[in-house]
Amino acid sequence: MASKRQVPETKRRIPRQARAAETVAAILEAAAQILEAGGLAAFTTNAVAERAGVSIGTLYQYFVDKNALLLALVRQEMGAALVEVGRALSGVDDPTPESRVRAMVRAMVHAFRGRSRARKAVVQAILAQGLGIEMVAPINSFIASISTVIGPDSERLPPLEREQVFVLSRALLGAIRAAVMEEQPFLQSRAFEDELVRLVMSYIDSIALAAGRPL
Amino acid sequence: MASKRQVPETKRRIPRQARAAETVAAILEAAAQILEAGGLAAFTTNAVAERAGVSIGTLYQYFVDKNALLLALVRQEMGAALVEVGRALSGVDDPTPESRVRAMVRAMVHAFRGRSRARKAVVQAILAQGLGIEMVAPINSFIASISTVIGPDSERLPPLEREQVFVLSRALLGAIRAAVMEEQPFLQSRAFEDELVRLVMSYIDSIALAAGRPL
Amino acid sequence: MASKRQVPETKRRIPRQARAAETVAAILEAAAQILEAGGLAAFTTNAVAERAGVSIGTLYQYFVDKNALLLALVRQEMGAALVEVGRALSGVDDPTPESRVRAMVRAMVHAFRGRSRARKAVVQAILAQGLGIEMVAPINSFIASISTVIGPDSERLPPLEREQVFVLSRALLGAIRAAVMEEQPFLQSRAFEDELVRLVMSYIDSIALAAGRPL
Amino acid sequence: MASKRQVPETKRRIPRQARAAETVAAILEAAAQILEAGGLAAFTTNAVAERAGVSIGTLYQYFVDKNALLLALVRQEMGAALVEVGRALSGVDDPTPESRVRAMVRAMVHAFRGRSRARKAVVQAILAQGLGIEMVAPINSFIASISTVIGPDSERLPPLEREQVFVLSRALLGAIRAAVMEEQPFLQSRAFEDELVRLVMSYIDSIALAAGRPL
DNA sequence: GATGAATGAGTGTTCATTCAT
DNA sequence: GATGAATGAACACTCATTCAT
Repeated sequence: MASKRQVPETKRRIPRQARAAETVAAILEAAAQILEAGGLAAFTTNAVAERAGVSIGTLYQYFVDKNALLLALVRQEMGAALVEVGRALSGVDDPTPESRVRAMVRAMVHAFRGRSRARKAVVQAILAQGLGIEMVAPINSFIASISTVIGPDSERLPPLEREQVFVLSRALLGAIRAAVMEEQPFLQSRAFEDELVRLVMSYIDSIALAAGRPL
Repeated sequence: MASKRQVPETKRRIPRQARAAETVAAILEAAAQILEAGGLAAFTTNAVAERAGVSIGTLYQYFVDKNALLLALVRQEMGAALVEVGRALSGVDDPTPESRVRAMVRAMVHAFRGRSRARKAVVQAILAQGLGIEMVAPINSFIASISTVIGPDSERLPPLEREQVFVLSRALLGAIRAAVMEEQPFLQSRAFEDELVRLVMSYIDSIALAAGRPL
Repeated sequence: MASKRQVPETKRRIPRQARAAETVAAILEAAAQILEAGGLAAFTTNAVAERAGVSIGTLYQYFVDKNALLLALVRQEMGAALVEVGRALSGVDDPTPESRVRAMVRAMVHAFRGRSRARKAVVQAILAQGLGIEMVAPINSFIASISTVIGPDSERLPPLEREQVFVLSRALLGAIRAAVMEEQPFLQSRAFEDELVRLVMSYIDSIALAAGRPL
Repeated sequence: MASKRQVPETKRRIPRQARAAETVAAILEAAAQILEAGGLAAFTTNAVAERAGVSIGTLYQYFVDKNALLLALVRQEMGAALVEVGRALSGVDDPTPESRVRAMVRAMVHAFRGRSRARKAVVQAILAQGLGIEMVAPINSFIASISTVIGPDSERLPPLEREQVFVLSRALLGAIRAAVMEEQPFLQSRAFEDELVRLVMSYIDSIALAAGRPL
C-alpha cells in the first residue's frame, strides 16, 4: 500500500471549477471535524463523505484513496502552522536573538491551538505511516537557518551541522508534540514557553561557545 | 464477570505450568516478529497466533484482547530498555557530570538497537493510543533525578521544575525517537551522541546558571 | 455517531431506489426461509446474506445488527397477523358476542398458519429477548377493548382491570403459542377453537356476573 | 446436535461416591447462580466450572455437553416447583373446589418466586429448544386430573377432553409465564391470583354447565 | 459529474469441547 | 479421577473501494 507508487499522487484531478473547489474544501473540513470529534478511529471515508454532504463516490473523485485524503489534510494543517511561524518571525521588531527564538517557539506552540484533537489525530496518522520525514522537512530547514535568525550578522555563527539541526529541531518538536499528545495543561503557559526558549538558546550558546564565538 | 477487575489487567490467566509459560513467550516473540516484519498494519491476532504456532483461542487464553498483547509487548521491550539505562548509569566510574549524562544517552540510544522495526512499530502503537504517558513515566522520573545525577553533591542544583523535567525528557526522547523512526544513519554515531549530550548539558548549565550555581 | 439515535432504529438506511427495496425484501425473505429451515440456531447473518444472494456488507447496510434484522422480521410477521385479526373482526355481520370472539380467536389461530416453523422461530426469538412485551402490546390493547367488542351497548361491561386484561390476553396467547410450538395436530381444529372461545367467554361471563350485569 | 441421540442421556456416569454427588450439586448450584446473575448469555460451561470450583474437564465428566447440564438444571428447578404444587394441594383442608384451585394457582405462582432471573433464563432455554413439551407434561397430567380435584365426588364432572386439558393448562401457564418473563409487578399480588382462579373456575364451570352438571 | 447500492476480504473474539498430563 | 492448556470452527461486524445508473 505504501510502495505502490513512485510519485505519490494525492489528488485524482485538479478541480478547475469553483464548485469543485468548494466540494474539496467541504470534504477537508468534514475530515477535520470527524477527526476532532472521534479521533483517528472515527475517520472513515464514509463518515467524511456523509458529513461533507457529498456521496462517497464524489469523495473518491477527488482523492485516490483514504490515505490521499489524510495527506491532503496534513498538508493543509501543517501548512497553516508553518505560515503562522513564518509570519511570527517576520513580525518581530526586537532584534534580540532570544526574542526571535521566542517568537518562533510561541508560533509553534500556538499552531497547535484549537482543534487540537484533530491535530493530535493528524500527528498520530503521520507517525502511523512513514510520513514523518516529509512533514518535518519545512521545520527542519527553518531550524537550519537558525544561525542567521540568531544573528542577522551572519559571521556570528557557523552553519549548523546536520546532526545539530536534527537534534535541535526534533528536540523542540518532540517536546511540543508530547505536550499536545499528552494534553498537558501547561501547553500554552509562559513557563513552558520559557523552558523551550531555554532549550534552544542554551544549545545554540553552547555551539557558539565551542566555536569560540560566544553570543 | 463485571465486578472482577479493579486494576486493568492485561493477562487473562497467570500461567502455572511450564508449558503455559512457553506458550506466552512464543506468542510475545511472534508478536515482535510480526511487528518487525510488517509493522503495525500486519499486527493481527490471527497472524500472531499463526506465527507463534498456537491456535487463536490459546492466544486469547492469555491476553484479553489485541491491545493487551500489544501492551505486554511494550512493557517487555521498554522494560528491557530501562534496565539497560539503569545498568549503564550505575556502572560509570568516572564521576564527571558529563560522563554520567553520556552514559545515560548512550544507553538510551543503544536501547533502540536491534529489532528496530519492531521497536518502531511498538513506539507507533504507543502513540496511536493514549499509552504514551504511561510508558514514559519511568524515563520521566529518571530525568527528574538528573540533578542528583549531575552532581553527587546534592546542594549543587535545585530540583527541576515540572516543566523542566517535561521539556528535557521529551526533547531527548523526541530526538532519539525521530532518529529511530526516520532510520537516520547517524543514529549510533559519536557525533549524534555528542549533540544529545550537548542538549542535556547546556540545558542543565543554563538552569544552574540562572540559579546562581554554575557547574 | 453517538448522538444520532433517539428511538432505537432498526433500519440503517431508508431505501430510495427500487433496487434497494428489492434487496431489503430479499433479505427478509431469506431470513424467513433460514428460520423456517433451521430454526434460530441456523439464523446467522452470513447465512441470511448468502441465501438472499447479497453480500454480508449489503445486509449490514440495511440492518444495524443481527437483532435489527430479527426485529424487522418479527414486525413483518406479527403485523400481518394483526392485520388479519383486525380484518376478521370488522367483517363479522353477526353481532352476537360469541361470534365476535370466535372471529378474533379464529383469526389469531390462522395467523400462525403457513411457514409455521419460521413463525415458531420468530416467537422463540421474541421470548429469548425482552421483546415479548413490545410485541404483544397491540394484542393487549385489542383485548382491552373486548368489553366493547362483547356488547356494542357499552353499558354492559365495565372496562377490564389491568390484571384482567393481562390474564386474558396472555392466557389466550399462551394456549395458541403452545399449540404452535408443540405443533399440536388440533391447532386448526374446530374443537380447539371451541375451547379457546369457551376460555374467553366464560372468563368474561364471570366478570360480568360479578359486576351484576350478566350477559 | 438435536437429532444425534435416540435416548437423550444427560449424565455421563452415575455418581456413586459422596464426593461425586457433591461435585454434581456444586455444578448445578453454580449453574443456577450464573443464570441468576447474568442470564442465558453468561451461561457458559467455563463460567459454570469456574464458579463451581471445579475444572472444566470435571464438569464434562458428569455432563455430556452443555445441553445436558441445562436439562439437569431444568429438571431440578421444575421438579421443585411441582413438589411445591403437590404439597400445597394435599395440605388444603377446606374442600371447596375454589379453595383447591386457589391453592394450586398460588403454588404455581410462588414456584417462580426467588431466583427468578435464573428461572426466567431456564424458561427461555426451554423455549429455545424443543423441550417445552417434555417439561409441561407433569403439569399437564396435573390439570388432567382437575375434575377429581374439583370434586372428590368423581361423578361430578366427566374427564376433560384432550383439547380442554391443553387449553386450560397452557392458558394458566401462559399467563404466569408471561408475568414472570415480563417481570410484572403484580406477579405475587392477590388481584392477579384472583384472576387466575377466575380463569380456571369459570372455564370448569362452563364445561360442567355444558355437561348438565352445574357445580 | 455525481450518486449510493453493493461488495467481500478480513478483523477481533467466543466458547464448547478434547486429551495429554 | 481430576486437571486445565489447547483447540478451531464459527460468528458478528467493518470499511475502503467499485461501478452501474
